[in-house]
Amino acid sequence: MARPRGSVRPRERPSGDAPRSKKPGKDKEEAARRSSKDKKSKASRKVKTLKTETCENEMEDFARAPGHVSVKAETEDGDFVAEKKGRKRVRENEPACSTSTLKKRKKVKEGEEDVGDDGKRAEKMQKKIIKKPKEEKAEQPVSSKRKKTKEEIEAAKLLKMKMKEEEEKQRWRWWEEEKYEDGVKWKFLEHKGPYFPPEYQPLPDNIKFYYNGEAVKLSQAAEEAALFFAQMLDHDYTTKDVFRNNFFRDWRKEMSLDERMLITDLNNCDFGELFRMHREKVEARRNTSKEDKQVIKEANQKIMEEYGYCMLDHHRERIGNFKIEPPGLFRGRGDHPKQGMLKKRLQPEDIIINCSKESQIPEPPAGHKWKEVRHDNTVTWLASWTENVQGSCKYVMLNANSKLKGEKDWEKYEVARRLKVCVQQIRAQYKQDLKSKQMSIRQRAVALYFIDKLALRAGNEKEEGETADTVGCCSLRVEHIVLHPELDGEHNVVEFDFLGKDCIRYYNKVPVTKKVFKNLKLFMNNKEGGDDLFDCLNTSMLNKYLTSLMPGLTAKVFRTYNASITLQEQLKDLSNMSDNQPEKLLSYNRANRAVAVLCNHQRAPPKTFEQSMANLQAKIDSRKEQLALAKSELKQAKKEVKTSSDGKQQAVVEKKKKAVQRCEEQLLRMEIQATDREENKQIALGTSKLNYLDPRISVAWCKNMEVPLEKIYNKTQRDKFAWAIDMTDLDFFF
DNA sequence: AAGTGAACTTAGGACGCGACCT
DNA sequence: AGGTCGCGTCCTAAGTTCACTT
Repeated sequence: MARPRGSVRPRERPSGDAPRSKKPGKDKEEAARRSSKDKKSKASRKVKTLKTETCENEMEDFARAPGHVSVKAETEDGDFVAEKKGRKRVRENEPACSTSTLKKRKKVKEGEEDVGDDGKRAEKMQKKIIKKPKEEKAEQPVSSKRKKTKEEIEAAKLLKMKMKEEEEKQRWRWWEEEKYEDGVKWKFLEHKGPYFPPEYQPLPDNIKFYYNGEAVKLSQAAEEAALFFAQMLDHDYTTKDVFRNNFFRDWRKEMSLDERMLITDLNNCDFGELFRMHREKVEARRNTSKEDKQVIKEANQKIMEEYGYCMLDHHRERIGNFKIEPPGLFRGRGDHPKQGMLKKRLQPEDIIINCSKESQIPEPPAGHKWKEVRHDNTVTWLASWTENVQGSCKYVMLNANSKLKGEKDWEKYEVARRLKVCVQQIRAQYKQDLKSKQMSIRQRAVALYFIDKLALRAGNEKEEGETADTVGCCSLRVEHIVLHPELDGEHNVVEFDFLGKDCIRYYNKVPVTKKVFKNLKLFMNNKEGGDDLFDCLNTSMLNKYLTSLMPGLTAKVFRTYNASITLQEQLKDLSNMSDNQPEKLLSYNRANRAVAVLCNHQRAPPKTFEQSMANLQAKIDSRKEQLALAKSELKQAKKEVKTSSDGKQQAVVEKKKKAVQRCEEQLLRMEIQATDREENKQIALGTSKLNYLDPRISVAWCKNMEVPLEKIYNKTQRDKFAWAIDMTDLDFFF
């Protein structure tokens, strides 16, 4: 086990630190630094020889795998439970916040010793509730403002309903139609082509760029690039060497010969006036009057009307990204080797148009031509171009609420449901394969175990130096895991620490089976930190194998499957029909959160998080005082009823009772909100909701729980999932 | 069977706006 | 009336997968 441990991973985090937070940047950078350390050994890793070694003699016999393992059994020994571990993980890693806020928050959670125990909490909450409000709106205090516009509100409501109905009538119910033959995506496609950003406006004469203290009038191309840089001056990208060097190199390419001769050092450049002009423009935009804003809005609307839609098989469909990406400086994520490079302005000559032959072919802007017009109905894009920084293709495609996207989405979940019926067999198989004599099969088994249990991404190989150094399952390197035979009372713990997609850190400590642990030891034998953990495996081999087990099965299907099944199970466990609506929604969010944790969907904690938490706490405190007051008033009123036999007094008691009740409900709702927000600090729910959770699970849950769907899905999401909303009954089961 | 490119999904951050509060 | 805050939308980068080529 020769691992240059100390040299490769100089970690050991103070316990209060936030290992999973990505914002502090330090973690990210540290991890990036760490992983870029053995660049040399990484060079060797690119040349991957996929020989099939035998490992017969290297490994002692493993205990027999259980022949057939049910999901339930797995759950019992904690193997496939995402929720508990995941949540705990996040909590453990919560950054230290000031003790006072901590104390305050403790108060919110009064009476809940174990925050992780949802069942108990739900029970307690339930006890606290006096009565469930029937109609949320009805119990709102009637303010004078409300009274005034009551009729108007009614009218607006009615109008809304009508619009909704109208929209519903217009909706293309494509899911009720027959599918096209294989490969054909449309029969007719017509659109206006993409919308180009406005031309560059040269600087006014009073705004100057200075080199070595002297004003220099730049050529238009060089000036535009200079402005891109100046606009980012308040960002710390512009202080990074990689960014500056990339920018300067590309900028010089835009310069005239004379300019290139003169401007040889970025440090001698003074963008001050350009920067100030930019700041003023931003300021002016912020101060635009309401009327002007309205004008701009209407202009945008018009552009949207004209370019934002297409006709696809007789139906008007929204386009997702009809605007051509404006030029600027490339901002990759994380430690991107290409950050700062110039993203060029696209011309119609760069754009390929795709549409029906017999359609009205879009006109290129005056004086221009398209690169090409083609009529390929086996693809879904309307326009495409090659982007100059990475050299990859980009596309104009339809909005998520379109038939083309919806159908694909639906299909994705159907594939995941098919996995459900054979997942147990697949699991049993990869458990067997952990003992295979062939190294490649063993590695495949361990990789699959990770992908299934931890919802890791496949992990394609990436070209070094082209992108930030991030990995997925198959591209994990030895330096990304640490094996602990024993850790915190658990055996065979694997500690993961690597940067995944978008340079989001994945940090997790997971107990694994003995066989997996031993295999990992074997894989790491005689390797250095920068070497591939799975040197006999890649994603295409893995996916090839998976497809042979079930048509359509690839690594990412496991993510979809495990996400959706987790949601379904969590919803079943957490929610009760007897809960009131806020509680039900909290349960839903928690189920959603379990999935987000499983899939490692993180977000930067909102900048104003601490403040807004404190504000909410203050509101809760004042509400508590109000409640106490209301209670004592009620008591007083009750007393008076007894002494005086006045009928009026009874009414007063009733009134006070109602006040107390209302106070309690409001307090409860706020407390739930606080809990929800706190738990959500670093977790992004949107990604899983939009991409991994079969919407039919949520629709069925809403129907069963009698929760309005609007509480779960906003308008955009309801549009995207229209197919699911329409077809799902109460008894849907993923 | 490795390499490459096309096509499509998944991802987090920036930003603006409107709801809500003071 | 003015300020705050959270949500929704936009933006585009960064993945996965598959087909094709050599």
